[in-house]
Amino acid sequence: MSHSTDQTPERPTGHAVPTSADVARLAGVSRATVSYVLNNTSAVRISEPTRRRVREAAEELGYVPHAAARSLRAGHSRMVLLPSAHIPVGPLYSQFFNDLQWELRRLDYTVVQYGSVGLKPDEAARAWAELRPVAVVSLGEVELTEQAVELLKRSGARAVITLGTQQVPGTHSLAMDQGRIGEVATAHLIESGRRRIGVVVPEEPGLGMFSRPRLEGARRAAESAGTGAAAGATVVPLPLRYDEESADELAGRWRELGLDAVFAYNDEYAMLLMRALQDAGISVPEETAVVGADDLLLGRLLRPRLSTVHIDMVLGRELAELVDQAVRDADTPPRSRRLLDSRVVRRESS
Amino acid sequence: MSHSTDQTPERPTGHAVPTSADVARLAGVSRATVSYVLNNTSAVRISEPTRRRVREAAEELGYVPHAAARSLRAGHSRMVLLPSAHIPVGPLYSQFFNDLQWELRRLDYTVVQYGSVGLKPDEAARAWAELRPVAVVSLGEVELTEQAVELLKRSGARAVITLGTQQVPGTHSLAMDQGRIGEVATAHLIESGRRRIGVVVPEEPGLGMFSRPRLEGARRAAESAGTGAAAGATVVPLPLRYDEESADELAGRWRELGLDAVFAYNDEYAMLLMRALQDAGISVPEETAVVGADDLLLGRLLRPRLSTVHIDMVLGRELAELVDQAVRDADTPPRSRRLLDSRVVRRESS
DNA sequence: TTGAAAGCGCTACCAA
DNA sequence: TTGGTAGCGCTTTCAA
Repeated sequence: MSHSTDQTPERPTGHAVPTSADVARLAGVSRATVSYVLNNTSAVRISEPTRRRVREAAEELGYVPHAAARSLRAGHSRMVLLPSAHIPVGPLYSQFFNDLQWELRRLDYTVVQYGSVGLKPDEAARAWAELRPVAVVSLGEVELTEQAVELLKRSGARAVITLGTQQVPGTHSLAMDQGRIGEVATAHLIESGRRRIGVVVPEEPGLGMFSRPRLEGARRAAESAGTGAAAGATVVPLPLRYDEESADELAGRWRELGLDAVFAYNDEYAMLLMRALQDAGISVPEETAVVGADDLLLGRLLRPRLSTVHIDMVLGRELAELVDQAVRDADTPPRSRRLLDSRVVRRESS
Repeated sequence: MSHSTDQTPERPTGHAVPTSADVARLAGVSRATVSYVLNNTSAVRISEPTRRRVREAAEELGYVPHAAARSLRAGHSRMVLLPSAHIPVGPLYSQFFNDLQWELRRLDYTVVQYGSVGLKPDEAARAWAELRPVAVVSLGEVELTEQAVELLKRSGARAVITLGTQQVPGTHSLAMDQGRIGEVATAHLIESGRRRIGVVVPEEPGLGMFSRPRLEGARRAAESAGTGAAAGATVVPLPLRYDEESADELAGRWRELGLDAVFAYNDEYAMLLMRALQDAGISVPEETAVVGADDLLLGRLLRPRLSTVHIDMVLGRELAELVDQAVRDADTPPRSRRLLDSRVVRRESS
């Protein structure tokens, strides 16, 4: 059954997946030669006719090398694993993600996203480790514990890179510095003379890794303002779900809160809240200033036009090179780099 | 170097990745026994003390099985590959994607997204084939040619499933029926008495797989209306970039176009265009009705509130089961199923 | 210039 | 109940 029956030596439509041995047989050479030819091994010279025969045989059989077998033999792979959890994120992030994958592929890595939603950190790490990736790059969607990192390294990962704020030992931790976003937004509001500043904290699960640092950043801005001429700024966290009901409820008790400004986490929450405020008779920006983040096109369509924080994402290329470097020299000291910069785009809502 | 030096027989922090042989050695059993225990092989009975020793040894070493070795030995993997190209898509899609991954994992598949942006169809197929996935599920981000499918099948993929409109031979093609979206939107506009209907076609690359069928659907609706009492509806494609300039330009020549309604591809394009129309002095819905799609929350915040097409995405679960079935029985006839249904949500802009 | 063969980590068959 | 071992597909050293 598993031996060829000699009835039909070549069954192009047969169900067996062609191996390099099949190619060798068809080309009338050894498996070694096939390997040399197909990998352009420079250490060895193969005659041109042989090369052609091998290539034609491979082509004819539709031969595709078996990545698992190859990396098993090699003792390592060039797979970079990106845990993904599909949190709702903007086009910015999406673009960055794309770039990163593209650049990593240029550097000859196989990039694979591993959907890890709903997995506990060590379950996830174990699942990743089974694939023996040479590097894991977590953009922060998934929590990475110290044990998880340890496990990955023990399974041969030469670099574990985090972009979240979490500073995990053994990780190359690149600060994406979400906090900076809250900081510039709040500083801007304070400069404009606002003092009681609400900060929207989405209640949606999975957004905590973004919202927490943004809130912290806002607090930092308020504190540092306290030492200057513009003293006494306070920050009030405002839990909010992404639906009209929640926004209306919040707007309904707005006057009790006594806020004169709000940083709304991002443009979408900002748009939602701004509408609710306006419907509740609170004028923007006179009574309350509103600032979002992400600089979405849609924010410009509102009246008043939404002020926002524009985020300059790092080039995927930079990160890709950093990954490559970390892989090549696993013991390089974790160089922390700032991966995004933020600036306020003041429009009409603040 | 590669042999153990007998100096430190057990280096827990050593750089070598522990194998099942290491576990066996530490537990004082054979590799076979390790395999039996760790896989709960039911065909074989192992004494409880042995089991415990093995498990403890594995735990102590931080042993994680090597997926490549396993699937090489098994002759097949349970990897489902989802080509991803990160086109900007809504929360709906995102949710669906998440569900699908979750459900597939419940069925014991390893789900992996392979970022294939910028790859030509056969390059992509080759790259996927190297991983020897048992199934490939393309949600339509990447074009799948007949040769690509052929190659995948020859490399052992037991199911290739497409959700796009492309009907590729050898594929289990599930109609996501984007056309239906354009159809219901246009039918709604015609019923409301509109006759000259613009259909926005985004100029952004990569959206063609969505926009083309939507336009076709709109045309179908117009044609079928032509036979009834409400005859003479026409459809006019409107290329549009997702930026204010392009929208203003289009709005500027709106009156020349003589349109009394527009289906704007989705809610984001609809919001962009509606704002431009209003700024150009064209009243919505009186002079021109506007309908989007996706039923985004933000559309409800506009004035007038945006009419839209609500899309009921199929459960990821259904698709996951279909994948599983296709894998179990690769020769099952390609059952085409409707994977989404659409209905108009009429608000104020139409 | 080409071939034979070892061995990567794992599982499953067969023997003890 | 446990161990020995073949072999999955591939690359690479060593010989011829």
